[in-house]
Amino acid sequence: MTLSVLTKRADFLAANAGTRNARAGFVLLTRPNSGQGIRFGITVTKKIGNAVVRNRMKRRFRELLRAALPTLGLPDHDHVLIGRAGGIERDFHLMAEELARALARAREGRGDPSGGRRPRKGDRKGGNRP
RNA sequence: UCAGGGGGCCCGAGGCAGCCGCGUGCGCUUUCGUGUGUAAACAUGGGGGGCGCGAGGAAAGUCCGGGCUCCACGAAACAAGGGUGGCGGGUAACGCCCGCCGGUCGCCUGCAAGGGCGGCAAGGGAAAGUGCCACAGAGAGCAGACCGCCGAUGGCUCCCGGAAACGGGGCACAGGCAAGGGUGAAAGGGUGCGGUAAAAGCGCACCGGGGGGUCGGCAACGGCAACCGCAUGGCAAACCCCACCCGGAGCAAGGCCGAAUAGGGGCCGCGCGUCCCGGAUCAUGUCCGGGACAGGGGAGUUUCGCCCCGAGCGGCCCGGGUUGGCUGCUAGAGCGCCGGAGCAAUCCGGCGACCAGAUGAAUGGCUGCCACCGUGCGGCAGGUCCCUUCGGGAUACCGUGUACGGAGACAGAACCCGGCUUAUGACGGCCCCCUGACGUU
Repeated sequence: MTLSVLTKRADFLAANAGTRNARAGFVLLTRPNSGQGIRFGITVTKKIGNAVVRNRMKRRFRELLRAALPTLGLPDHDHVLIGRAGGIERDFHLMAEELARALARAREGRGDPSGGRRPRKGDRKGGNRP
């Protein structure tokens, strides 16, 4: 099983409808991709900081995912990490632990409650696979 | 020479090791897949492993100048619009850089005239024209008279002397003046002497200024002597005038490749009921839009009612779009070293190396040690000080060991160069100016 990178905007938009697990440094989105293998993508918006800050965050996220996904990743799922302001220079080992827990929750099909604030319209069933 | 302060330029943008990774180029390897082939083998894709290279001085802002690409265009000139603005040099070019000139500010030197050093500034034209110069002030562009000065000359129904002529004094009416005060960013040359009733380039000397001459300089400009009594203040970053420069858009430029699906156009074959209205057309109609009737179909059948269809279908060809891929794409007005020319910017010659090409965007992640700063502890070696019994003790300075804490900037190539501007922490190196101390003359 090899890792591949998401490059299409449509894939990112689709992942937005998947299971959502938020941590201090990042938000993990997972969504089945019907047999495409383990794929991942990273989103860091301009709100986080300038290009230097954003690129460094992406590099560290890539390293986290490269270490975790082969053993802890969900097979045939897309994984998208969204950077949060709390993730700037957050301790690397701490974030590795948080990522492991978030992946475990996603594996159980559980995400954060969507709440009335940001409705996700029924796509929640995407995480309810056997 | 040292210390402190200010300014400018250059280098560098922590180092090493271990483990795990990323991008790219080139070899190697493979009982792997696919294609061609009788085979050998070749091509291509995948796996494994090796070697080389892999962010910046600003990669930033996108403010100028170019290369390159496409578009437009006979050439050139003019007009419009925009830009630049002392002179010379450098450059592919520039609004950039270097040198110089003039201006201005500060410091030093000198009796002075002058000279030296450093800094600053978009520095063509104000007798081509137009416009503006607030407030204050008497007066601000045909200059002007508030306070003031004078009142020689003329005047006075003033005072004294005198017979008178007149003399002396007074007044400040006419009038004269612009020195001094005052206003202002700016008041129409400055200082001094003469002169005068008081004054004034009214006269003179020096300084400043002017146009012409002459000498020097490639030039900006400078020197000199004579002449002119001074004859037109500032703003051109207000319009404007003069000289010179400029076609536009940008790598999302531009070129190439091609699938599925949907849609467009053309041709051919078959098919396409009648009538009416409108549109388009010079006109015809197998043109376009709408309507009525006939016709066909649907709900099991028939009648009535309702709904739908009422012109396409098939084949071939063509061009375009979306997404995607390839290319442009990195060897260059480049880099390093040496030599030469030049005050310098820069240029010339020789030698050498190949030095990022990503595209949801590589150039990294983690750990340890060292290096920088601060604090505490140990006193381990040295220095210093104390007691002095070969030894012991203290230690604020320096080395060093250790523990804890801190700092580690600005910032990430996106077609490529030359500049400018802006942002930037620590340590270095060089230069200039100012201040202080010491030493020498």
